[in-house]
Amino acid sequence: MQKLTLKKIAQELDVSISTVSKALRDSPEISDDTRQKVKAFATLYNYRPNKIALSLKNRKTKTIGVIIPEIVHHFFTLVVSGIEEVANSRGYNVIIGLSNESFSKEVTGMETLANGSIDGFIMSVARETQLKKDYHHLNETIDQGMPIVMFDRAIDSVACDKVIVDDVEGARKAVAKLLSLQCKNVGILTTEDHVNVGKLRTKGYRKAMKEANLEIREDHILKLADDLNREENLSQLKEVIKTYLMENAAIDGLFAVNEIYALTAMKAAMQLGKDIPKDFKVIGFTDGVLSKYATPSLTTVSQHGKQLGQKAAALLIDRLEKDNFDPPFETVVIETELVERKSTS
Amino acid sequence: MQKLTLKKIAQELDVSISTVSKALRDSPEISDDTRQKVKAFATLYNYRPNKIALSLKNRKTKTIGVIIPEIVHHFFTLVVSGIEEVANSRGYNVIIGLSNESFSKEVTGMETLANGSIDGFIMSVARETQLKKDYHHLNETIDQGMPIVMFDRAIDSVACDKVIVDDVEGARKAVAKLLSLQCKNVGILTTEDHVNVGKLRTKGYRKAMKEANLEIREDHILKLADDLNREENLSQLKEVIKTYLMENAAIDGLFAVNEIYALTAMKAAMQLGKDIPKDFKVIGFTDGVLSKYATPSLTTVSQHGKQLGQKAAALLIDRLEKDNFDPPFETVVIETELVERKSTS
DNA sequence: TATCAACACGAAAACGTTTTCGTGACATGC
DNA sequence: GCATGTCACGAAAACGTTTTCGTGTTGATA
Repeated sequence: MQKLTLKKIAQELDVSISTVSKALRDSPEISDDTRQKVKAFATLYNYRPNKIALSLKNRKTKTIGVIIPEIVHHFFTLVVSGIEEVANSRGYNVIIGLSNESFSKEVTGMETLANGSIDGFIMSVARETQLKKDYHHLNETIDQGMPIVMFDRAIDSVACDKVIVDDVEGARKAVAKLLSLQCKNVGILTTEDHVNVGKLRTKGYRKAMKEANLEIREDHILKLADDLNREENLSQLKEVIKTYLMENAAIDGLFAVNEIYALTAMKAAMQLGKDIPKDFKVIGFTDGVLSKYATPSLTTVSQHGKQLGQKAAALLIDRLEKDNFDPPFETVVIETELVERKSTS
Repeated sequence: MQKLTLKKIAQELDVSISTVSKALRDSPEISDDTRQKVKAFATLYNYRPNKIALSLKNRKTKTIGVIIPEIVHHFFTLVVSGIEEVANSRGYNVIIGLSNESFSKEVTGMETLANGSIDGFIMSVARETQLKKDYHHLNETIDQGMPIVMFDRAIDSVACDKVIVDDVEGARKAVAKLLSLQCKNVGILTTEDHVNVGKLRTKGYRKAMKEANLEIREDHILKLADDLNREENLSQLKEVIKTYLMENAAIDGLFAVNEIYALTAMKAAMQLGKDIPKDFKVIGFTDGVLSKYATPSLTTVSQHGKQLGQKAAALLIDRLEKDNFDPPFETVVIETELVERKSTS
């Protein structure tokens, strides 16, 4: 049983293709008689218009392309689920491309989608792209009239809508919380400076300290090397953190820029005999699944990934459905939220 | 700068559309002169054929649809990453539909994709679909000539390729492991019977016990209600498990059919003063991210989600690229692997 | 010089829609 | 009886490709 088309219906009913099309779309040009005849036939055999043909005709696909660095990652899946939700409710499909943090995969991935398959992009750039600072592929697709919405890892110099997390403020709130809980010495576990979010969250740490009129001790700021993030180096990561905690024994509050750092720090601290949260409090960033199930459960700064995705999709679709793509670009900031758990109370 | 088409190139170079098309595809009909002229122009202005037009012409889209129950789920993201990897390497794109475990979303989601947008499906059915046992939408799409590959939650009565995890054997191996570690009383935390994987893994438990000539004590089998899985009921889940552990104090080995049950059981056991792994050993199922970072880290049965996705994509694309969709259907079983961590040693 | 390949290209159909513009039949108005 | 209008429908173009089938020009051959 092959797909039913307008042409086949027309042949079957001995009318023209145009008549069938119009009848199905309730055109007043068609008599009630024929209209009903056509509609009955169509429903009986379950006619569905071919989407590809429609896309070609209308020059829009009702599909949005999502490019993310990886999918095995809780934050990105939350964003995707938010995107999918509003996209679906507004009649759009979602097509996914993974860059695997690689610049060239990002470029080719976008190229294969930009040739008619989709109407616009929602994306978070690969780490390698951030390092190279090469954004020609973004600017080119925008020049071709295809709108982009960037999220999380947004690039200032690219002219498009953006949805970002307020990393600085989220970090500031976390550190302020630790201070309000009477922590006397608050440290931070962060990344090397070239990782944008690490830099921003460190900025938030400094801000909170400054607001509390506390001296910022550079030896309380531990910048962890990239390669320690890899799974096989987990035990090494723990040792580095443990050393840090021993050398800075006064630290009684710790802010970590991601879940892994926070959990590893908790393990290290417990091995050093510290009692969490009594004499050592920890807050992480990213409301991942680990925080909830850690022992003790971890207080974190939630980024509201799902709302972020919803907002990004809404921005893109709004722009797609304007007859004019030009209105000024927006940058929406998603508020973070401190989710308190056992590691601080 | 709008998209370049064959027609525009033709106008610009004052030749016909066919000539341009042939030149670009290195047809011998075209003289070297014109061919080079056309190609130079095309590369200069970065011509890319419109994919939608090609799809319409060729009646294939080089896109595969993936329908999964949810995306904020480690196992499914692993599968998707595997699918994406081989799909991409073979020139296919991936479009994602989420059913959110809902039957009707699954049906409409498949319908919107089946009308020309994709060449075939890879899917895992929604829980509600399993309950209703209504598979008409699957059979209909297969009847229309669109191939489906089912994974993980596969349905016997649907005639298509399948890639499944050997739940029974995985569970059997896990329980056998506990027994070999000298556990005298091994219990199981499982789901209600209507959850297929729960049923299968329980079967594996029974099998292992039988093979060891041990009596199966029904009170050692705890079937946890569905609604305890929800996040807000986490503490309730822990209490239920704690009660079970108190009533069955002899249990020194526990197999849990998922990560959450396993982690929660570990927490409960520790609160009851048990030492893991010395006097209480735990093994979970699903190689999620939680297991690695739990304290103590959790031994689990890995399902190799990524390989599963790769295999599913390979099966689908192989079938799509045969000129004949009919060859007999395959059911591939992905071997599980016991990943040993601290909760058993 | 008439015939015939070979060559290099163009016209047109096809994929499945939607939409504009005709057009023939019939009824109405004077 | 003639102009005009309405009704109900069909032809054709368009979206951007690929491909089949002409066809006009050239050069060689008999």
